[in-house]
Amino acid sequence: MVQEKIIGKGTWIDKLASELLEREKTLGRNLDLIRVESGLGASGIPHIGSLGDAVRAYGVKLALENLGYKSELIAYSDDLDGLRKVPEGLPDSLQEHIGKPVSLIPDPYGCHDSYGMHMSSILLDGLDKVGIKYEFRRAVDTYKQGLLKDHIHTILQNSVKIGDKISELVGQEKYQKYLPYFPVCAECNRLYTAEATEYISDEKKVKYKCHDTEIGSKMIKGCGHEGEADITKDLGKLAWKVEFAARWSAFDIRFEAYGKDIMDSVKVNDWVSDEILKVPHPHHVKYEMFLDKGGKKISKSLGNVITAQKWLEYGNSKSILLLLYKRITGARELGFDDIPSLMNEYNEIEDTYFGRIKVDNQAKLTKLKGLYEYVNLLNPPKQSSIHINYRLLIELTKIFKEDRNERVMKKLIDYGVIKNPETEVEKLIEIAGNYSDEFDEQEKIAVELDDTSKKALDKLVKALQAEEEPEDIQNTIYQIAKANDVQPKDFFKILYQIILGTSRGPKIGPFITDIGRKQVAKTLSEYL
RNA sequence: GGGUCUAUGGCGCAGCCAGGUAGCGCACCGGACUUUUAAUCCGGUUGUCUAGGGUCCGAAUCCCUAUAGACCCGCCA
Repeated sequence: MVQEKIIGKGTWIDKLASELLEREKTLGRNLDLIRVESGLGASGIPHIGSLGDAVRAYGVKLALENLGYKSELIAYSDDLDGLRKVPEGLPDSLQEHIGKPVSLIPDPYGCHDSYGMHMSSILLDGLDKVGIKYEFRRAVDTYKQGLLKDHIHTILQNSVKIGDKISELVGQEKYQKYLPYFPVCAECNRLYTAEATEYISDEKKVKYKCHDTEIGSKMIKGCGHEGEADITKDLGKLAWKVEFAARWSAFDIRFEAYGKDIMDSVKVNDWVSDEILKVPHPHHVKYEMFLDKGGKKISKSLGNVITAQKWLEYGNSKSILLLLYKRITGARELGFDDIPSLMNEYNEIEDTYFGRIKVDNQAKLTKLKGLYEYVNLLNPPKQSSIHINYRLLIELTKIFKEDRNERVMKKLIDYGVIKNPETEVEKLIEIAGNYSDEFDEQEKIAVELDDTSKKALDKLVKALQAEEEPEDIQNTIYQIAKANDVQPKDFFKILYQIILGTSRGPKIGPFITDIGRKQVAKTLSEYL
């Protein structure tokens, strides 16, 4: 095998950082501070995909630092975007604000300065919770401070060339007719309805007319106002097709990942950056969108949104970081039911990191260890955490709903999984409990019972219902099976199927005592 | 119309992005232990790694073509 030099920690993140550095060196740009960017949507409830964009960008920042460069992550909220439709579950009163920049819409929950800030805060909170550090920027401030005015000017001067190029690159003809700039209408405060047709270069003003426009399948009424907007003073924004380029240039961004849904926009922006603004575009990596289990795009209206906050109720932050750092390629169908295996997988890579699991392929070992370090944001713990199979925890929390913490802890000690009650484990019990309460609803499954089994089951129900506690339930079950010509093995299986919905389970005697024998008798009797 | 991704034992998937013996979970089957029970241990099948070509000493992995499915774009941000 050709020995490849391992870059950084050996993961795709390191490879990406190294490609970025190679490119920057070729371009000969200053590398004193390498900025990476992540755009945060501010129009809807931010889901795990939005979080992933920032988390991965942060990973690149870490990789760059690890390779000896200074770097920072800019988290940029697109809060000058207009509200296109009211997301599912939000007050209908927002309807009147459709078309307005989200930073100019009041926060329906009243806790932030605007609707847009409310949404961004949810994402920022998610980032804080998983330990991602960032510099926060807002579109509304960026425009108000005039940070993009020179770029806007250059872009508008070249609007014909850009319009043609957009049409050529992505087949969108709109900008051959209109300027790629949306003023906020001075009369009605709306974006998009005000279509700009002419740029007066000397005065740095665009002429616009506010008229009806279609967003999605909805018509938005324009107010008919005709006016001129000063791009240096009045509020307005560049169209997405050219806006990134202006922003990259203004903030000196060297890297930004993007989802495949905005691939076309990135393509155009790269060209605008290189050819119009004459600033080399940032290095990119494209990622697939997270899809739900049916392969559908995650969208608010379908109600399949996975937010960081929701995820953290059922899994820890390591499980999110593992999900996002383990790989970037490939379409992913994602659901909360991926949490248990990610929780377990973290334990596995931790064991690998601490040498308790042997991996013979050196490159793979390096990569796994590297992944572990990234999941710990390149600050891995000195010692391993306590490992408990997450599915076991879910099973146990499913069984114990009252005094859950104590009783599950006791079981874990009985099973020899842990020696003493630990606070670290309490947290796990709590989130596993949330998971089982929410998702692992016990379904009544069809269990095939022949007559002999039924007879045996009936005997067992009677035994369990008896006033005095049978001395040894385990033995009782065994005896009943034998006395009724049922294979004990099969009988146990039936019991597990009824009680747990699986064909196996914990030792059943003590288990029945744990749940409550009368309760079990009741459940079993439903199958007679 | 343009683009991206996916295709691996019965099922679900990992491995692919830095090529080096095809793996995991579940299911199933057989065996060890006559009360074994989140059981444990041992063994197991026929995986043409979707098809065809290419590069290479070597390809599930890289390149090209094809087929099927999914998604994105062609409103807008």
